[in-house]
Amino acid sequence: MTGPVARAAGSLALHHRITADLAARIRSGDWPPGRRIPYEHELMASYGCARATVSKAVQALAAAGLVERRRRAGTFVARPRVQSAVLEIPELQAEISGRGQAYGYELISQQRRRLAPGRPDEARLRPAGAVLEVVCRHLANGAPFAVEERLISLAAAPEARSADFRLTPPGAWLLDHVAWSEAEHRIAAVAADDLTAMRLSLDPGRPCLVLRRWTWRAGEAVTFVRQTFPADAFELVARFAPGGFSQASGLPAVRPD
Amino acid sequence: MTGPVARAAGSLALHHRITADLAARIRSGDWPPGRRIPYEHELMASYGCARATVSKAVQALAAAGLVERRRRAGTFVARPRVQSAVLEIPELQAEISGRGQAYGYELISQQRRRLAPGRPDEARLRPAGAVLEVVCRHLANGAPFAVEERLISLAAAPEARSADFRLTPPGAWLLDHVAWSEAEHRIAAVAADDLTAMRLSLDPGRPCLVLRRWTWRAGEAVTFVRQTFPADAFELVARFAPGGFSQASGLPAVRPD
DNA sequence: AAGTGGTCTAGACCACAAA
DNA sequence: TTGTGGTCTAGACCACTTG
Repeated sequence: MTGPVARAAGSLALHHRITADLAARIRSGDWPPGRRIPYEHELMASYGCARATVSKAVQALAAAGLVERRRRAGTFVARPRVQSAVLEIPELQAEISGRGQAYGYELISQQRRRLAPGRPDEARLRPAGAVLEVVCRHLANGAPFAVEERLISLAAAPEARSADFRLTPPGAWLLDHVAWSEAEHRIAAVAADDLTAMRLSLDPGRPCLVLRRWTWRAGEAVTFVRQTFPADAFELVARFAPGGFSQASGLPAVRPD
Repeated sequence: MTGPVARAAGSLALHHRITADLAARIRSGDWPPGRRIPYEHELMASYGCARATVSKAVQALAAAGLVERRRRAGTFVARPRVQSAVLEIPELQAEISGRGQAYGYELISQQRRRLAPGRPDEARLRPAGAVLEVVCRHLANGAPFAVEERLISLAAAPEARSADFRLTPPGAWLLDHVAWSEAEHRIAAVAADDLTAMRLSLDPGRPCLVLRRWTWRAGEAVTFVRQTFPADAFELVARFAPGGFSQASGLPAVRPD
C-alpha cells in the first residue's frame, strides 16, 4: 500500500523524467549504440522508485526505437536506422541492390572548405565552421541514378577528417560513426541545371527530384546532404497507419506497381 | 497477494488484446470521431482485469493518436489528422492560408464512372467498382497552386454520391466523412504534360512535384488522389526525431529559410 | 462537488534467453 | 540454471476539469 506519489520537483512525472534522462544520454552519444543501459533494478535504486515506474520509462524508449530489450540479457542502445518506417528513404546502395540492379559508386570530389553563409541550406550547419564537402554519384546498372552533394561538419564529426570516400559512400560511413540523431527532409522538384544534367546524363531542364536532409546530434548539425534523382528513376514512398496494432482484418495488399 | 497472470487464450498479452479490440472498433468506423469510449472502470468490468491493465491499453491508443483523453470527461475517438507529424502533408487550404495567402478553389469536373483497370494507380481501388471522379484546382493569391485529380470509391463511401464539390474541396469533405484510415504516399517529379501545364499556367515540360495518396479504411480503399504542384510552389517537409522526449538541450532552430 | 484519468507502489508469477 | 524483462494485481493519492 501507500505510495503517496512523491511528486518530483520539476512537476514532471517521474517516469517521464527517467525517460528523458536516458534519452539524453543516448542522443548525446554518451551511451553509444550497442551499449547496455542499467538493469531495471539498478534504475530502481538510482531513482528510488518502484520497478513499474522505471519499467514504464524504459518501455517508452523501446517504443521509440531508441533501445532494444532482450530477456535475460538487458536493454541496449539501438543502432540508428536510416529512417523510420513511415518515410522510407533507404540507403541508395541497399535500394538499388534490392531492385536487383548492380550498384555503382563514384567519388567526384572531396575537399575541406568553410561554410558559405550566403547559402541558406548551409546556414543550418554551425556557422563559420569547417566542413568536408563530398560530391559523388550513385549508379544503377551503370547508369547515373543520383548525384549527392554532402557537407559534414568537422566540428561535429572530427573523425571525418581522416575518412576516405573514394570507395565508401559518405552516407554509409556516417551510419557507423554518428549516433542517434534528429533529421529533417525536404523534397522538391526542380529542373536540372547544366552541371547536374551532365552528371546525370540528362538534358538540362529535365525534371528531377531533389531530397535534402539535415541531420543533428544533440542539437548540433552534423551533416547536410542534397541528392538529385532523374524524375523517372526514383519515387519516395511514405506509409502511414495510426498505431501499428494488429488488425485482424489484415492490411490491404499494398504491393502492386 | 495473488495475481497469477491469467494468460489469455491467444497467447497475446491482455493489454495488447484490449488495445487491438478498441483500435479495430475505431478504424472500422464503428466508433466515429468524437465518440466517447467506455470509461476505464467499465473496461475493467468488461475484461475482468485490473485498472492498470486497461489503462495501459488505452494509453497506447492515446500515444498512437487514435484517442484523446480528458480528465473528468473521458476518452474520445480523435479526429483523423491529415498526417502524422513525421510527414507533413497539410490540407492545401490550411497550408495556403498559413502562408498568409488568399486561398481559392475551383471545381473542374465531377462525374461518376467505372474504374479503368488498365491504370495501375486505379487498380488499387476496389476492382470494377464505381467511383466518383473529381478534378479541381487550388489557387494561392489567384495563381494556380495545385491540380487535384481524385477518385472516391462509392462502395466504400456511398455518402459521396450526394456530395457537392462545387464549393467544398473533396479533401475537406472526406476528412469529415471518413474515419481513421491507413494511407500511402508516393512522391515523384515529372514534366508537366499539356493539360496539366495549361491548368497550372505553366509551359509544358516544366518540372512538377506529384503527390499520390491512397487511403484505406478497414482494409478497403476509399480514395486515391493525385496532386500536381509547380516545382517552385511546393516543398514537402518530413521531420524525424527518435522519441519526442523533452530534451533539455533544446532542439536546433529548425525554422530558417 | 464529483468523477475522470495520471501516477505510483509492493508484490507476484511467468516466459525466455543467455551463461 | 539463473536472472532479465513482460505482465498483472489491488490499492492508493492526486490533479484536473466539468457539470
